[in-house]
Amino acid sequence: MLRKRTGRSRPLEGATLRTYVLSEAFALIRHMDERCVAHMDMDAFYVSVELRRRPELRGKPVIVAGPGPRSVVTTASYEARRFGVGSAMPTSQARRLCPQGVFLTPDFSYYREASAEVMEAVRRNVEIVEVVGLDEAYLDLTGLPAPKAGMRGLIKEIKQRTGLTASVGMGPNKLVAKVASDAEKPAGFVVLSREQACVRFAAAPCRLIPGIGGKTAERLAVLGVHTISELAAASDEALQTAFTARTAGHLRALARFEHDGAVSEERKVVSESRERTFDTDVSDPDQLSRILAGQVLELCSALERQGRQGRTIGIKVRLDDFSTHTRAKTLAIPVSGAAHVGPVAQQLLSAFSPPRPVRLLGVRVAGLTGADREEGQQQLALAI
DNA sequence: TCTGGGGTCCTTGGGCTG
DNA sequence: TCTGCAGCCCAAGGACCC
Repeated sequence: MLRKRTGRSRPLEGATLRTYVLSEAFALIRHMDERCVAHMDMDAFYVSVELRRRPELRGKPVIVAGPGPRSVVTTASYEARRFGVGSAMPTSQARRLCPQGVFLTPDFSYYREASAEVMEAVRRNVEIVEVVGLDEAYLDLTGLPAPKAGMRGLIKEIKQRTGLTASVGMGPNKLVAKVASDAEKPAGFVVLSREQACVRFAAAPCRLIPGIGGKTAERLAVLGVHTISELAAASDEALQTAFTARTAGHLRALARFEHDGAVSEERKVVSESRERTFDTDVSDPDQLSRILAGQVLELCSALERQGRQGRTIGIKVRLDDFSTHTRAKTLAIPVSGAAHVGPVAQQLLSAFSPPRPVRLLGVRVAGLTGADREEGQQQLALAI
């Protein structure tokens, strides 16, 4: 459907053939010249997957959230969103806002299976696909003859095969495609040039752009920059009072929807970690040490299964005042076994000696080398 | 009021080295 | 031998994303 065209079944002759060949060649050159990127974003993915096996919940406010007292909402159905429930919101707050909501505990292995079904359909149709997390992918459609029709067909096929809907954004780069896919959810289909994106989102807050979060938006607001058009028009002098020259240029380019990042099939994993937030804070050093030992075992067995090793061993400690502290040590040679990682992690923890009760403890191995990892590649940040 | 887990990338500052 | 400097690596924290 979205494969590059290779030939034609009905032969043409003479002048008709020449005209046809020329027009096709020019069209192809135009297509090859203009990048065409699609961003496909599954609608309320975890909830939608749950509704496949629990159709009786359709139309109800369904919230997928962790079970613990300190958990957060992973996904909320559009019905639940009307009550103000959203992703990353504490579950306790979601319960207050939507007491009649149906709360489900996340089942990630089931979501991974559903994601694999969707991505398999995508890969069958498109050569260059960059999967981001379980529910998103960028598709490079440059040079394809009818990308819009092809994408519509692909979304229809996914709906037929999996029962799941997706929103699509298309544009000349990943940034335009990403913002466009979010513009008309659910089941949106938005195609924009870079210039059209600038116009359409001119009055939108800077936070709409991926890469500009709350903190950056706050710093921009101090400069009097609130909207995307204001950021696009901001001077170097103004931006450089709050950001480095490099960041200032980067932010303005984002606001102008300029982005030349390639759709990349390969995402290198550079670190892996295990961390846990406790239901109640832990102060006992021996208990912390035992928990850390368990995390080390879990992490190291995963690394060894993947044939990966890392040089930098780190711990992460979040105290009861929500301050987060990291400590790390880089070794001369990469390691992966618990016999090597464990003592270093324990040493870092004992040297830090948490001054207050601990809310979260984690261990991390970074600077990974070794076999590329396929399994478990779940939530990777958007590399824009 | 309450704020997960698992990631990436950037910035800043210090130490080392030629 | 001392000093200044550039470049690199490392550590820590922060911002951001799904």
